[in-house]
Amino acid sequence: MSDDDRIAMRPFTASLPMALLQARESAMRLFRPMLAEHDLTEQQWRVLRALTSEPFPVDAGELAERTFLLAPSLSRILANLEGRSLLERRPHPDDQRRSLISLSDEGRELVASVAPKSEELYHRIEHGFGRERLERLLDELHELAALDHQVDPAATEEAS
Amino acid sequence: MSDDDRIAMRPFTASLPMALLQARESAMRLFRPMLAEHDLTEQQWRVLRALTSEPFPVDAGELAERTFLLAPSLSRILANLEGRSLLERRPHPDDQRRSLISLSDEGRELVASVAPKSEELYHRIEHGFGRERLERLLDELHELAALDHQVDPAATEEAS
DNA sequence: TATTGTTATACTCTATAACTATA
DNA sequence: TATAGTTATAGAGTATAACAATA
Repeated sequence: MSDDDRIAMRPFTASLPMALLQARESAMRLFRPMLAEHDLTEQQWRVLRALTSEPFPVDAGELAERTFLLAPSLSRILANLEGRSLLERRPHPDDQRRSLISLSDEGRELVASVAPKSEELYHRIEHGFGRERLERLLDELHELAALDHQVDPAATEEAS
Repeated sequence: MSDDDRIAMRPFTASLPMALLQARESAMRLFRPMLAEHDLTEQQWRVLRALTSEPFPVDAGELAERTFLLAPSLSRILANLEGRSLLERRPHPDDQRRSLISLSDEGRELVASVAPKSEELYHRIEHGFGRERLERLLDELHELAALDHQVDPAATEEAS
């Protein structure tokens, strides 16, 4: 292969999406066994977890945004979790198309039972990486994610 | 709900896995249309991308590690990409169970044709976030991922 | 016997579109 | 007419186990 065949592109290891995936993968490897013990997928856990955050109860649209799940995926997950009595839905007072979703007592108990172990794993990461350093990293990640809105995705369609 | 019902857990927004997912999601939203134009899934692109990195050619096991794909997933992806003539397999000289995988000319052309747009999107992120700041973030992510090996996953099994 | 890679199987998520009920 | 949410459908990845070929 001649030098001209080399592709003008940053190394695979310097790719931001890969670095994010890799970091997430290594973090999730820690958390996954914990979720498996309770027969929860990552996405199901994300939904339960999101329901512990203010404000609640929330409608499905809000929940989809918080969890980065598409509406159809979320619909099925909600049906599953409701079938396991982990969450409740009640009609929205102002709009009969929506319902307001919240954890059931059982769901809250489940999350509460997982919380200590989750925190323990978290402390382990903090211990290895540094607490303040981790906080700074989280801040940077949030700012990076927020950037998204400034960059116009439509502009990428024809940019070639 | 009484105060006692509150769950002792960091806020959803302060969760490291969520922050990583969110950041990745916002980055991928930029890159996805580009991949869709070439009928590539994220995972297929990851494989092609990994094959541009030294050293190559590689066997399937090495490729699975680089791309964070499980062997069965990778098998199907390799079959797909080989069917589209984007990569080639030749027998491993020392071990007939393995094969050595590399991009075909066509595959290299495809990656090369995508590269400029990919770099452009990358520059857009650098512009919005800061080049050196992004480099620091990448370093931190790599160190976080490397931590994984220090933390004993087996210890999580019984930690309750 | 152990290892590499593929195939089998069941489940879940993704993604788009069609549909229902309500606004 | 537009919106919120569900259902339909096709495609793909995840995960575990079983398997074939080779070491």
